[in-house]
Amino acid sequence: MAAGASSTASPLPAPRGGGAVVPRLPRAVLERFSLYLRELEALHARGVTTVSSQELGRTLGLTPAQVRKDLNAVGPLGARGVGYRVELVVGALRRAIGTDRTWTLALVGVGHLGSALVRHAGFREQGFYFTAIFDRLPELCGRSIDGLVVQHVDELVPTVRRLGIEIGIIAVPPEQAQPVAELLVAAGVKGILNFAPAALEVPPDVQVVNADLGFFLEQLTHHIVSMPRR
Amino acid sequence: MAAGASSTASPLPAPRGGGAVVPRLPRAVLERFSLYLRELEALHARGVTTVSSQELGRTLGLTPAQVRKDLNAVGPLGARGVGYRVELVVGALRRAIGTDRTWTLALVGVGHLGSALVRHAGFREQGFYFTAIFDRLPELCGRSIDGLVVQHVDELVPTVRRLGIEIGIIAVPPEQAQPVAELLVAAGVKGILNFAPAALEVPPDVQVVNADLGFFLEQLTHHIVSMPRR
DNA sequence: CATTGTGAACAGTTTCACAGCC
DNA sequence: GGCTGTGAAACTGTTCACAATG
Repeated sequence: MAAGASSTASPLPAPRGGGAVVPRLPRAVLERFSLYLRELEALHARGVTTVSSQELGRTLGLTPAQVRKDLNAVGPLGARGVGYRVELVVGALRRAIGTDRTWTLALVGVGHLGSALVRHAGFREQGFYFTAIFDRLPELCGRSIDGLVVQHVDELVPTVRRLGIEIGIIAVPPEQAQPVAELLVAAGVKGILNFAPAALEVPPDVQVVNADLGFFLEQLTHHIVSMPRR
Repeated sequence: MAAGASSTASPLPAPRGGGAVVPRLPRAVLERFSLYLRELEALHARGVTTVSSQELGRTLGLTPAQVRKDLNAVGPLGARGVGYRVELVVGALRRAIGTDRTWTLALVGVGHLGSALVRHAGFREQGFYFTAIFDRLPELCGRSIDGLVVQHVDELVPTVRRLGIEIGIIAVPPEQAQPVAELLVAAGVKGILNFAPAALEVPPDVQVVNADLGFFLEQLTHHIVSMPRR
């Protein structure tokens, strides 16, 4: 699925130059925007052109009122008595999220997780392109993964800067996460996706999203041990 | 780091039989609990025995008041004028999160991401043990990854049931996520960690946590394009 | 006397109900 | 008639200020 999967329907409006400043969304709304986008892209691929807040809410487990409030946050997109035009909403959501354009990625840390991320096809389909990959170990440098040659981290700053890469992905052991983050910041990235279980300190104009895998399992075990029913 | 890293200090209190019902925590609090736990474990490993809400808040980027309110949610753990005893709080957080015991995992989908997860050492250190792994492709079955033999999904239900596995991890393409979820439910798992970009429908007594990787990049791009500064 | 625990004020989020429009 | 957009109400989570206390 995701952006790449087309079938009966015509392709979605081509990504335009993306650059307009969009208003910051509340965290809770942003999380649901990803859900909406995913589902609407699937509907579009199936040739569906229109959907109501009720239908959309039912398949995603949300109330119709919430769907309407959420979508309304990026402007009045719906038609009363009719519903929402799928194509229109997909475009508006992409603009709000920032995926109405493509992005280039630098990976640091070519371990098990790092290599899996580079090979993960879903990223490309969503418009995210790995453009340079780095590791500290000399024996990994020169090897090629999915068409990209692993470079030594010593080359990170000049390479990332030269290629204008905007997003760095950290997949190194926790002790090395902070120094790597500082290299990425020095190289001028605008955002960092951090898979290491470590709290990064970066300047306020660099955005960080943490995706520590252990954290998801902890969420799950809490839900399990705190369940009322069973 | 995580639970396994010991150094100067004595090991933390051994996991006890875990089974008491704990009160459900608000999502936001639970997220911060993982942060606190990580940081407190690191402090313990460095031999620190006591910490104030101010120090803890500073290193994690939170206000002291928030730290106190959060920790107080599992009972009065601190000593006025002194601070919090690291060891005591680690124990209380683990009980609240559910990681005061070990858990067994079943992986479904031995692609790039799936194999990386199985080999990810951090899970074991946190008390999460892969116990069975499955794939649909016959050519993968019989191969062994990190000491575990890949079984065919047809054997999922009896195997997971026989081994009493409580958590299933889905790392298959999105179209197959729902059928796999249904197998895991039939096999009696209590929770599912879902890496596929698909909204799963499961009975209310089965917990689901979604960890779609594309979603994190979308969060990041929104933060970048909606930045006030720069 | 430094530091927690906590009620009360504040901010953010979700739900509700219905007016407005196609 | 069906469905969106939206103010107001209800709820949840965060910040503040200070009394309580080891």
